[in-house]
Amino acid sequence: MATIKDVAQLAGVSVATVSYVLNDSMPVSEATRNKVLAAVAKLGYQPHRQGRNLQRQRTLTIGVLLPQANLLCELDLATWLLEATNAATSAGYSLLLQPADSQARGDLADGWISFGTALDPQLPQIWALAPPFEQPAVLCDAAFAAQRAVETLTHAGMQRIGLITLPRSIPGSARWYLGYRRALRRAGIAFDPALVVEPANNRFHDGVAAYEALAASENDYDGLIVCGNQLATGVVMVDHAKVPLIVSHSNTQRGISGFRWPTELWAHTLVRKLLQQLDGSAIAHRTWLNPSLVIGSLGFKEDLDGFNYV
Amino acid sequence: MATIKDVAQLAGVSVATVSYVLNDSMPVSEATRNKVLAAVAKLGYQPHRQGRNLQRQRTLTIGVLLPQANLLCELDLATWLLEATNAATSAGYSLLLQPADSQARGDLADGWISFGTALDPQLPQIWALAPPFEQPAVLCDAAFAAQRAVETLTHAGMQRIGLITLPRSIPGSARWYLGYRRALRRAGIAFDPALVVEPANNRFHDGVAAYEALAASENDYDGLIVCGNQLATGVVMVDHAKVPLIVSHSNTQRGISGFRWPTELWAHTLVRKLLQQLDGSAIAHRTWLNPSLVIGSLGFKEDLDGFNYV
DNA sequence: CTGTTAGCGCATTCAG
DNA sequence: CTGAATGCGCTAACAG
Repeated sequence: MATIKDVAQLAGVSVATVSYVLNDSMPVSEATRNKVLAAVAKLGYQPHRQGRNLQRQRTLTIGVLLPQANLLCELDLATWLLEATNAATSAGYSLLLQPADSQARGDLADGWISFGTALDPQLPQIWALAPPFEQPAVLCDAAFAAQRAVETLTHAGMQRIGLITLPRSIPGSARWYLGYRRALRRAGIAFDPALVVEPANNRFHDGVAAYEALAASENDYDGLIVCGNQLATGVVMVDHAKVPLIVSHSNTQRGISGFRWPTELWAHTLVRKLLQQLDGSAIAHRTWLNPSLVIGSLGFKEDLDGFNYV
Repeated sequence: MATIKDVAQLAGVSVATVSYVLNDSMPVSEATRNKVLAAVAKLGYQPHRQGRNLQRQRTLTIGVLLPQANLLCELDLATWLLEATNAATSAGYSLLLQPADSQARGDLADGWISFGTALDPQLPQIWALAPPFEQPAVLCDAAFAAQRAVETLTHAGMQRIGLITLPRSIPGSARWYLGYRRALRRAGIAFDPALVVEPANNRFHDGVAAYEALAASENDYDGLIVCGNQLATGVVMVDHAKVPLIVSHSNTQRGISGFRWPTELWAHTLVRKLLQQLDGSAIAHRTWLNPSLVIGSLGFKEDLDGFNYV
């Protein structure tokens, strides 16, 4: 590995001069600049990150706090990380992974972001270790999604709309419920608690059970909204012919109608904001993103215009 | 931030002594060791990674090469990364993300691993940049899975077994095909090319189309194997009542029978092997892992004992 | 404009 | 056993 000394020697200049041209930190005459550049090219020299960073007191690294595996059901961590990696890389930064409960995140990175959705019940604990509003926060409002979903059905003339969602004790789920109520109120439809089922977990068979509970009751409904991918998949599996509309939380694959969470935009925005903050720029700490509704080929799909069909 | 100097000063010893006790690199008297430890505790001192690493010429970092988003359909990157992070963290290392086509991966990390499945058609290109056998490789054999799947059906008395899989030009898919042929041969069943459908892509609707193509033909089959999550999901969606067995590639959720790829073990093994290699230990460069078959609640589920039902 | 030099925080010879 | 000195690779004053 060639060092800056080697370059300086070969170019017949001092190390400082090499540093100057490489960092544009001082005016350098065209002649010597060319000599330096030639030497750099010849040696294939690349500045040693460790040395440079030690001197600059920076790591050129962004730390990512990762929650535990079983919580990653709603959001696509893969896509999120890929986009975050791209955003960081194009700015000369790298992403460094660390478990959310990690102790040693002192000088590992210049800044930290955390992956998490409001549906993640453990997020409060994670945020206790790394408060969200000391770092830039990008949020996606489930209330908006729920409201949008209900409106889609009411605009199509439906009146009795069922809701299958996780318990309201989970923050993100609470907002889903909120949007549902709000849309009903605005449409002048009375709220009927019997139409709401709240399974404890977001698993395939929880969806099946919830659907069957609703179907077995005397309550007839003409529209149905399901919050949670696994739940929605379960419902579709049991019998999608009867279900006017399934709205999954984020996954729009498999023909299920659902909201597409702007995962890439989210990751990108988060990284950009952190970088701006590191640059010393003032930033808005909270940024809200909106999910978009995509109507799938399964279940309800009539009387809808202006939507993308999967 | 306290430095080693501060510790030395407070303990009334030299910086070298502090280094000795912190790294156990030299014998130190019990008395002075205690003084040092006390000072460390009092100041909450933690060695500065950058400085230490510069001196030691190491980064305590493992680089991870990430393929592009659209290729991540078969394997759970999230789970994989989480487990890799845990394995690395518990050894004092961190994971550093980098796009697979990244140029600058010189001194960023002590070693590199890459996420990828043999089904990934772009893997050869990725590996061209970071040849797999210069880094430790952990592989999962699809041929084993295919063979196991076919045997499960033949043992239940089936004779005409259909196969829906990706084109053989994709390495991982080729091995799937291989295992299928091998199992048939061993069972003394003649191979019938009409029972094999090879859609070009692993998407939901490709599965639907492939299934319909097979169903429309004159070929009747009593068992069916599908390679690929999205394909399998599509097949189930169309009509799972007729399908004796769906074997997905890796995903066993949603009631579909399938192979569980040992994702966590994989990630863990890969990281451990790299760390051993960095330690200078001789390691076997290729490690084979086997997937395990899980029978789902959908489709074929009779005459099977000793399996875990989802 | 360019060279000399002093650290960034740490580990490690080499004398004592 | 301990301490002073050296340097890992680089940047940034400070002189010239």
